[in-house]
This record gives sequence, C-alpha cells and structure tokens, in this order.
Amino acid sequence: MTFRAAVLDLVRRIPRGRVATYGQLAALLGRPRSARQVGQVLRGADGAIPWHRVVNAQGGISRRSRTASMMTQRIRLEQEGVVFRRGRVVLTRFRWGRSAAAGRRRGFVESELIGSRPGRS
DNA sequence: GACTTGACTAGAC
DNA sequence: AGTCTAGCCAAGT
Repeated sequence: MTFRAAVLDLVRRIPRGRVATYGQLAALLGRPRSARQVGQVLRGADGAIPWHRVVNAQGGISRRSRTASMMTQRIRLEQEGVVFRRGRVVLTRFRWGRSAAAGRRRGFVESELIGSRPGRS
C-alpha cells in the first residue's frame, strides 16, 4: 500500500458534514510528520474523493493554484452543514472524530455562528 | 542518487 | 490575533 493510496483511502472515510486536517490524517496513517505530503496527494485527487473535507490545522482552506477555487471548497462544506466562523471551519464542532456535542458545550449555537459576531464591535 | 517543490505545522515573536 | 521561520518528507526532475 503506497502512501498515496492510503491517504485517498482515508479521505474517502470522512463522513459528510465533518472535516479532518492534513496533520490529523497524517497521524492516523502513522506518519505524524507528513502533513505536507497529504496535501501533495490531494493535489491529484479526482471527483471520487471528498477532498473538500480536508482543511489545515487552523480550520482554514489552504490555497493551491493562483486562480482560487478555494471558494468551491467552502461552498461544498457549507452545503454539508459545516459552519465557518471568521473564515475558518469551527473545528471544535466539525472535526472528524470529535463529537459535535463537545463544541456545543462551549456555548455556541448555530444562529450565533452564522449571523453577526456577538461581543465584537 | 542529488536536488527541488510544496492543498503543512508548531513554535517564536 | 497575525506573521515568520525552520523542520518536515513523498514525489517529481
């Protein structure tokens, strides 16, 4: 099993509405230091791979080509119900392997996250 | 083999 | 909270 095949295999397992980080996937593959390589593999992922469910450690969408298709990734995630906050995925709630309840405990509520920012003006 | 190239990251300011 | 830096390593030349 090549590294590339293992990565694609793992990404296929990320369920709808959840995201994983490059580093997280690398760690799950037993190579905690290979986050960059995970991204490299995703560079050549086709439509059969839910590549949009992979974001960086900050919950942000990493840029690839100069001509941004970054919007596509964000839109796809939002269509699956993933919520962004200040341009980043709310990892505490949508990270693959973490319970959604864990993030909710922090006091966030869907309506608060989508609208204007509370406590910030 | 010896470079080069990055869909990355943790740590330091 | 942003911005930089150094280390990372599979793949491609």
